[in-house]
Amino acid sequence: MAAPLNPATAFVKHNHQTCSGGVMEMADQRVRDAGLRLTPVRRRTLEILLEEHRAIGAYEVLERLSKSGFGKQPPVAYRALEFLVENGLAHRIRRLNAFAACMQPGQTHAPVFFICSDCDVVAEAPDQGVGNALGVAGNRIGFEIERANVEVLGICPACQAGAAE
Amino acid sequence: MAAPLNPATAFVKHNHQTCSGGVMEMADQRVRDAGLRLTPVRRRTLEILLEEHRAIGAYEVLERLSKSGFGKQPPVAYRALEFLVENGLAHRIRRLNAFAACMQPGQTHAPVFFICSDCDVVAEAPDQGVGNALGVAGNRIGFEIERANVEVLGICPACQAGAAE
DNA sequence: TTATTACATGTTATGTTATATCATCTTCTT
DNA sequence: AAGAAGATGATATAACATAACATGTAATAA
Repeated sequence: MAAPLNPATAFVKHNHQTCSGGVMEMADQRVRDAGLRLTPVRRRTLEILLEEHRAIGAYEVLERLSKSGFGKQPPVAYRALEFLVENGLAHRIRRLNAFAACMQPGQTHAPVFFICSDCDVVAEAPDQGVGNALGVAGNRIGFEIERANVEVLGICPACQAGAAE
Repeated sequence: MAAPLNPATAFVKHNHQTCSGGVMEMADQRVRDAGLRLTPVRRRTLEILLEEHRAIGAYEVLERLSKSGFGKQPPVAYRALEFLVENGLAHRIRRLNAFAACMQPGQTHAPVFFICSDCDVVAEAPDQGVGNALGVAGNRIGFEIERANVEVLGICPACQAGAAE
């Protein structure tokens, strides 16, 4: 069974082997259920994103992909990333022009991204409250929401502690 | 006195002359109060953003600036835009790689941007609820929020009405 | 099986967005 | 009037992203 996932695991010390392994399992299952194909490039791309709790730029992904024997041209990375994003296995972090693995694949969620400006770690916190508030705000002005992107910049717990030393 | 500003004015029929004029007045005052310099390029840049309730790309701004007799090189536009953003007179809409005038300069606010995917109009709605929800979510994980960026994609009231015809 | 179709991968080429750096000029301060 | 800080302009280049086409692979139907 997949490892249990707390909100904002990224900011908490954890066994990352287990963490990323669990996400990969969930991704596999999601892909199977949806009849999609997690081809070698796509799988490797997801692995790369899962290596750290950071958002990774397309060209950095590309570099690592080509080292793994895949193509060297930008579309190789962009296509794999697009596939992952469209199918809920990764997110695009616009502020950083970069991509991060989805840590709750398969769950419907309105993710909020917390980005530490100190250590660059990105945590995804599913949050009902924010989604609800957005719905209310949208209703008030008659706006029909398709999707929302919430990116929060600040200092993560670890860096707050570190800075205080 | 400046025109009164409703949330999401952008989606409502209004006298845009009065609307943009009012914002410019507020901007002038804000700049005066803060001891900043709204130089000709900067002022013209803000005017350009105020012409429509859309987000405008840096290179489109640049083109119009050069037609107005200012420099033709990217940094001309990027610097003016950066100034406006840093001083709360404009916002960067990351999903669109573009910039929009701030419609409530001077007010402290946690803006939510509603972007119509049909007509591209961008409305800025100050919203307490979303800000509060974000604060709560941040607290829960011990994240110290510096600033948040909330961009909502969907269909504006006018386009909903239009599509129904 | 093989023909057909859909999808995936790879390449070339190019488009779009953004910034570093240096020279010149203006404005403010002393 | 001199010096410091800030603004503008140009050159050059970096970083991010996509269009278009050729080739290959997998699934499906004849």
